[in-house]
Amino acid sequence: MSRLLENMNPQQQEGIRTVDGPVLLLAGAGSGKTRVVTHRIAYLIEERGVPADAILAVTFTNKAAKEMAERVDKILGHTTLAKPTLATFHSFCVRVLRRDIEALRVNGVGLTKSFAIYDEQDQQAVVKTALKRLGIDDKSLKPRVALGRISWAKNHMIDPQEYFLASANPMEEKIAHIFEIYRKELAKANALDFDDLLLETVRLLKSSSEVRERYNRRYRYVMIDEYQDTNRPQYELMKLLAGSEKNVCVVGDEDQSIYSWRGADIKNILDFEKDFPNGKTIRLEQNYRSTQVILEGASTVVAQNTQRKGKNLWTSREGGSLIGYYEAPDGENEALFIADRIQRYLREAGQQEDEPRCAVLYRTNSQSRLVEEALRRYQIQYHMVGGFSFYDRAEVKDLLSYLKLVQNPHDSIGLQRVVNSPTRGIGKTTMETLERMALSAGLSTWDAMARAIEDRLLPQRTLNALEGFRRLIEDARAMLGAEFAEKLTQDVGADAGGDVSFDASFDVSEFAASQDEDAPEVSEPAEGEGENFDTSFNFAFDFSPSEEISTIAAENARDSDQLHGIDSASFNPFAPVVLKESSPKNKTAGPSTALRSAQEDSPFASSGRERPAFRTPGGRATLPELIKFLNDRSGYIRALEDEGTPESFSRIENLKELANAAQDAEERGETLDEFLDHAALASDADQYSAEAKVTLMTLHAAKGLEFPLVFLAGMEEGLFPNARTMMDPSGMEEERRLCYVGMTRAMDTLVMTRARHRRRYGSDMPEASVASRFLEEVPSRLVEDLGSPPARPQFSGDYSGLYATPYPKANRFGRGDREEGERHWSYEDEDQSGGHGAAKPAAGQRAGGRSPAGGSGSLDNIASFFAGRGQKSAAKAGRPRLEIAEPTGKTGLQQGTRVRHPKYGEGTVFRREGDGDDAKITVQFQQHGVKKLVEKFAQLERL
DNA sequence: GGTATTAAACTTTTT
DNA sequence: GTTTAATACC
Repeated sequence: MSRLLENMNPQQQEGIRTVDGPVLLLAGAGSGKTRVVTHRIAYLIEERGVPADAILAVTFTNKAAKEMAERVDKILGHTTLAKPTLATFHSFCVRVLRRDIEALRVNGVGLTKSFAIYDEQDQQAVVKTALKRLGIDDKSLKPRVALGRISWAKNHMIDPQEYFLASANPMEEKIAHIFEIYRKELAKANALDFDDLLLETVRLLKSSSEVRERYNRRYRYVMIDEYQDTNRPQYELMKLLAGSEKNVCVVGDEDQSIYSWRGADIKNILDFEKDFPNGKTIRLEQNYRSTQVILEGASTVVAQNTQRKGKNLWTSREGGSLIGYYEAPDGENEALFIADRIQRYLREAGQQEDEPRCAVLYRTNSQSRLVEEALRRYQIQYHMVGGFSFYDRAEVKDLLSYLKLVQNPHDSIGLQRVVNSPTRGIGKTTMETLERMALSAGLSTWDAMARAIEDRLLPQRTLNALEGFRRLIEDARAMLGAEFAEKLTQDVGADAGGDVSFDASFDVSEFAASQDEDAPEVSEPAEGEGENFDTSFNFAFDFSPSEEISTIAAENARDSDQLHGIDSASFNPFAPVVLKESSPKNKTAGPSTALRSAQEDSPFASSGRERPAFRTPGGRATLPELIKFLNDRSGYIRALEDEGTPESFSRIENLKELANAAQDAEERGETLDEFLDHAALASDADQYSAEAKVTLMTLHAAKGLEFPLVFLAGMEEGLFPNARTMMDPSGMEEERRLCYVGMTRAMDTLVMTRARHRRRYGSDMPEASVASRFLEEVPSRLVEDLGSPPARPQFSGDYSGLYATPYPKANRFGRGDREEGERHWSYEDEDQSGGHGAAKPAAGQRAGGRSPAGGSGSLDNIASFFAGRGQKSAAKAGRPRLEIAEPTGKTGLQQGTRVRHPKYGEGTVFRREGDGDDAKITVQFQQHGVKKLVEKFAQLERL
């Protein structure tokens, strides 16, 4: 038996061995799916003698692709030079398009290789201009909504015409118009959005048999991961790539389909057998990840769904600790409970010298804040994936926009973004004029700008500003021309010549100094601030803007070749990898370039493009040089320095970081295109690092991962399941699948939590919540109560009014008693058997017991925790509650009392209004000035 | 044309 | 609680 089949169960073996013809691998959660896929790839290469680069595996995240590549590499023992192509749908498509998109050009019209990729912000900006042009109010039709519809249409492969014909009301007709304008604007800007990347690739492969056959010849074995999440374009792409041999293997689990909002069609997987009648279906039903308790709990939940093939997952990991459930009085408490649990877990794991890993999963990113604060309070290191990515920061996007303009100046959105940042006297009025020109003449903004300058259509002052900006971009473009360095050397001095050790990480202070003393690096104009006009750097080509829109593209094509030094006509993307090194201009390429060819995983990047790792004399500028040039010449850094605030300093730091990233990219031999593509497609989920002990992320981001300990926070109706999905049954089912995904991430321990009251938008008024229906769907015998402490500090035991009454009115849930409230931060004292009113001192040390469910109460169902649901009596809970006295209302925080706030530090009570729960106090803080706080929530500590 | 202060809207999930 | 948009003012 092949070593690749060792330690595999029969189904897994079959999955690995069945390589010819269509295969559907139905892989339940934790069934070793990745293991099968990676071994299958290795099997193809090792046992079947398939050339590695004839294999294509497509995943949804870069992270998954990377991990898969590493694992395949490991299995094969690094023996092969050629690698299979492992990519995401989007990155694969980008590479195809960067190579072949011009095959779609007709009569010189169409996109060019230097197309820009528009992210959601860019998309929104386009939609906004469309709305404005149609005279539609932003409020009557939200850009978001319109964009959502457009994206929906694209994902269902409906074009504006079809959308218009199918529209049933004026609103949809409007959207069809917006859609049409949107599309034209993107075409004019030589740009594609994320959806287009897929659509255009499909269109390309459909329309050009030459291109399609080339890829079919190349990729004889195709694998698609997470098949349940494919949408229509991805599905078509799969079929096109499958070619006539149809050696396609799709892997998925209908119970983990959680992307229908992005157009994913669960039917793709449900109908696989119809699509490929001679296909083979293999089921992996043994779960190797979770304990029986967890698996059973998750399975029971997802079994409520109707849209599924149904499966019978089982595990040999019998028993296991029960699923924990904790009901917190509020979001803060919930977060602190989790932090406390994590601390305990890390401590215990440390004693056993285990490798602790745990995750806190939530439905929405906004939930992360509370958990973060709690973890910081506990001084627990954590890693958060999602939220704002590095590439989303304003300053980073600005600089990237500059780079994108260098790549493709017709990118009107990018131009709009940076044309006046830093301010250089090109304001709203000017831009509106240019936009009008562009619209009437069918030009891109860039071309309109050129014409305005040429024909002197604006006041001289404005023209000077525009000219300065245009020259900035043109000069940067010129830097990528082959003759640049000589000119630079002449103009600037020897410094910029063959300097191998270019320092990408400019130091701020150093830079500031160099501005004043050393004269010109490739930097700031020597002249004054007012006119950003710099004659000493005028080494641009004479770049005459085109008159006709149809020529924009042609010009782009020329530029593209200029920039990359490729002869597109004779270019062969599948040329052998080694050839690349023989490019005569590439003599001085550093070792990293050679290394790279061996590591290259795709046929695209490794093809005959020259890519010097370091600057060659007479060659073009490097990526870091370009960035430095833009940083300096644009005055961006200077403007930030002048600001002199801590924020601006951190922005400069971020720009340094970007320069470092560019340096790394340069050393990897990436081109500008590749660098920008990477930035555009870098996703949040990719940030996940397996080394992190504590990871925070959304449920969506957690797909495909596993952790010994998992927390599912915010199990509340409206939050999870999310209110927006609860309308239609299929949305509800998707939420349930999401819950299933979350639960099955857990290997050993799963804890679900909920807050009885939660603040939305940080308003003063927390809203009462209703327990998530998913909680009730978990069999109660699998659940262990981890306590549900009363609202701070104590709770009367009567749940009945809890769900019917808004929090602030329900005074009996708490008195704003500070001294009592201190216990709030510690949970170790919570009594396991209910935790209600356990008024013990904070120093308790009761470890989280493993008491069976029976011990913690005669719960028929987890639902009995929420006996107050509906208008039912609390007595149903059958749990004794302590009677708590009414709040006294006074805390002793009178005027003049010294207090400490967790965030604002020390201060003095200035004023006090109201009593009890309503009490508001005004505090003068030493550092943060005067704040008005609701005493009850302010977490004030008396000094 | 640029900047500061204030008001409003806002939260699903992501390549 | 956070970010974006609008307005007033220079």
